[in-house]
Amino acid sequence: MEYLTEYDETNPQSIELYAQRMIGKTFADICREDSLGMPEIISRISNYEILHENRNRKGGLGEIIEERFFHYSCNNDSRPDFDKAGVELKVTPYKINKNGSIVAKERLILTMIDYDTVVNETFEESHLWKKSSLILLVYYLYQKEIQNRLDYKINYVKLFSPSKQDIEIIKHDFEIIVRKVKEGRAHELSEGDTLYLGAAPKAATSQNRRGQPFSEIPAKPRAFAFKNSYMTYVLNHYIIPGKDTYEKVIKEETAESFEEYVVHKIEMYSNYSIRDLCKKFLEKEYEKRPKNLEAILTYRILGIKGNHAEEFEKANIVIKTIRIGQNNKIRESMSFPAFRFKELVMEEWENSTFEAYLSETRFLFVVYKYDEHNELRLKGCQFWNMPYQDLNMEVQKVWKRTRQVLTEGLEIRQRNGRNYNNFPKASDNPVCHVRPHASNAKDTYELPDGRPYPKQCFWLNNHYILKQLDARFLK
DNA sequence: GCATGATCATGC
DNA sequence: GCATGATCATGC
Repeated sequence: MEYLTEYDETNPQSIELYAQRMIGKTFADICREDSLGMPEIISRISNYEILHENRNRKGGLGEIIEERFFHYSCNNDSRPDFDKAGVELKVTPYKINKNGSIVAKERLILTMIDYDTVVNETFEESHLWKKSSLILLVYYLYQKEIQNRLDYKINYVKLFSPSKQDIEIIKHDFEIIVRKVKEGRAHELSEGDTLYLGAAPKAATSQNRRGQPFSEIPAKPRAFAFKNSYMTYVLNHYIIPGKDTYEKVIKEETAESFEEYVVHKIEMYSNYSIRDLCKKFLEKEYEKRPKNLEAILTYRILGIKGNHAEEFEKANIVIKTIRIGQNNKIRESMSFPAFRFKELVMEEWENSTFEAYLSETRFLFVVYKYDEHNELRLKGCQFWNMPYQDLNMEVQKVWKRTRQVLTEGLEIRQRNGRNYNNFPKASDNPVCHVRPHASNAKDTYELPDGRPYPKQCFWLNNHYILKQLDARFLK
């Protein structure tokens, strides 16, 4: 149904200009203004309010903007929302953390992945790219304490296109996802496989599955999405005015992919000792070396002066240093942020903090090895994310066991001033375990039953990490 | 010798 | 003051 419009539907800038009238308004304001002078519509507001109390109706806020502000009915096909201008409308939340940082609340879902047809598409001709090359971003502030979604306020409205460098990476991401489907491994897709464009899980229930063309194994429905980390960067550095971007790793055009470039650059310094690297890349030699020295050196090798790189932030890449002993073993397991006992027991595995962390994070393992003089030497680096099976078989088991132990009441025995407990141990599972991660015995969180207990986190077993490393590091 | 528990050190 | 990365220490 067409109403009078005040924008040129063939012109992206005109659409943007018209849309920026939404800035500072709530969804309720927009509905109210739309109804002025049209009393017969007022009753529809309350209909909307009832409708949108149903939290399962995702996309409801976007529909309000389409129908009550732009006055077109939503299409449900693969064309962009403003077809004649090639503009896709995305109404999406952001939030402000307790420490004041501003983050995208969600990944930006672009379009469902049709496993059967995507294998015949090129990136440039793909449905995905039609829906993501030019986006009108409407950002509203999500606030937990606001009960009615219509009271959320729209604060930013801006046309967005990925930059030329971003498109290179997004295209490569697309090809990685398509390759996995072609290999009959759609069921093993994970957001951590890629950098900016992810294959995000999308199903009403976790049991939902669909077919894939090159395997009998049913796969989770997934959608192409710009990762949360990518949208957080876009929000902070392109949408909200006044903030500088971080330094880029790739400063000029290269034939290599981003990951190839990083690996090659770092491996130019293979066999350099930490001391050599400090001499080469840092002004001073460290007497007492900072704990994150290896991460700093990694940035310096990549030509980054600070401790942030644009691509790493966008792709949610976490640098982890791995030290291999002279005996070709890794002594220490890998730690992660401590969890709050009371929060963990309230979560389900499917939407748990740790599942999200492992499935959405891509790691850069920077590998060092102790030489015969016990001096650490750089061996190289490797990008990694946890394989789908390890995450959903092994880690899931440990996580569920941990929740069960907490729910049933942690068994604590004191011996020689040390705590012994029944959390899952490294010897219980090949992939991960639970262990303390605190400053000292007084650094505690409350257990669900109220007892204070030293902070704990999930650790990846050292043996498991070793198995994930490329064989070339163990020569 | 290794698994498990404990804590240090830095930087924001 | 706390999150995070790193490593130590003890006892099985």
